[in-house]
Amino acid sequence: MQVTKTLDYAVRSLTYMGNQPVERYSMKEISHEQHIPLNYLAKIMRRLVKKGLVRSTVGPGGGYTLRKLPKEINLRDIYEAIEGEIRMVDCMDRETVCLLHKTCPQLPVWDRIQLSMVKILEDTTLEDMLKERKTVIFNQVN
Amino acid sequence: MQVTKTLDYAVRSLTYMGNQPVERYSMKEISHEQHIPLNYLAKIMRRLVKKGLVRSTVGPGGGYTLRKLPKEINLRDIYEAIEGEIRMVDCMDRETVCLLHKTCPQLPVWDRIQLSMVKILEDTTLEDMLKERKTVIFNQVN
DNA sequence: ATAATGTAGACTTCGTGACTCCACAATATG
DNA sequence: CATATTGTGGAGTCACGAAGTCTACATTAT
Repeated sequence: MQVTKTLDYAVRSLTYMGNQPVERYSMKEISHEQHIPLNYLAKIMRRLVKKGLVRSTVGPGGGYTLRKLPKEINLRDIYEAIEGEIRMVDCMDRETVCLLHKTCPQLPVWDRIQLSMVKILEDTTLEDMLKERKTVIFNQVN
Repeated sequence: MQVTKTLDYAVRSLTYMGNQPVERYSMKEISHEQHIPLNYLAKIMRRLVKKGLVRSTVGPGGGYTLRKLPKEINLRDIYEAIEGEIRMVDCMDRETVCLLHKTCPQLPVWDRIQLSMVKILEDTTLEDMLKERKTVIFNQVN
């Protein structure tokens, strides 16, 4: 029930790329600016490329660009590119139990939570995040 | 971002106990009826006892009972008894990055999701789950 | 005294998140 | 064309935590 570092890295990279209208961002630059291990970032970017969120160019002067406008990329896209389909419970894994207890009192709740989560993710675009960007004060460091 | 088996076990055990107004449910019974490994259930129950959700009695005829009415126990209580404080992002682990980027465009989103999740969990009591209990059809098994 | 229960906690296993490494492919530029 | 610069693909490593096991022990009803 936690946001993984990988997802965080992906979001950070994409918001970084959406920040200014530059043609290309090299892995090196993103890695350095966002403090993401270069080799790990490579893996993440590959997934974003494969899922069609960014375009890549190899060779000198190469790098990555967003394939769509920041307002056309929402967090759900990013989430699913990195983590796969959003699913809070995996009833398939518990088939035996689920079949025995045809009435599962929990499912509706997890479903409701999942739906509300998906909605928020879908409603939040890169652009929103860039605009919303406000100073966060860390007074609850502990 | 998934419900753990442990949490599922806890919820199932508690709904089972809230089902009928019986004085005591032995671990053996719960384990058997809900198909939860006995030894593992033991660990889970200890946490629920420690957190004050159930009361235990040792010796023959012993077992567990809910400490409160089903309508007084909500899912947030259960969640936190098992998983600890609800927190989608651990900014403390990423202190360095957070300090460098005082403006974190993602935080507000995760926060919104977390808040809505907490609200739903809080609003859902054991009683709700027992009432809501409806037959679930598994047509999306895959 | 004994059997039936829960308690405490060490130990094991396995999967996965978070990396690292290296060989390789594409391509801009001199 | 040679070379340097960039991304690609995939194997390998490490640590941690979820899930589960085991064993010794404490409590208490009969």
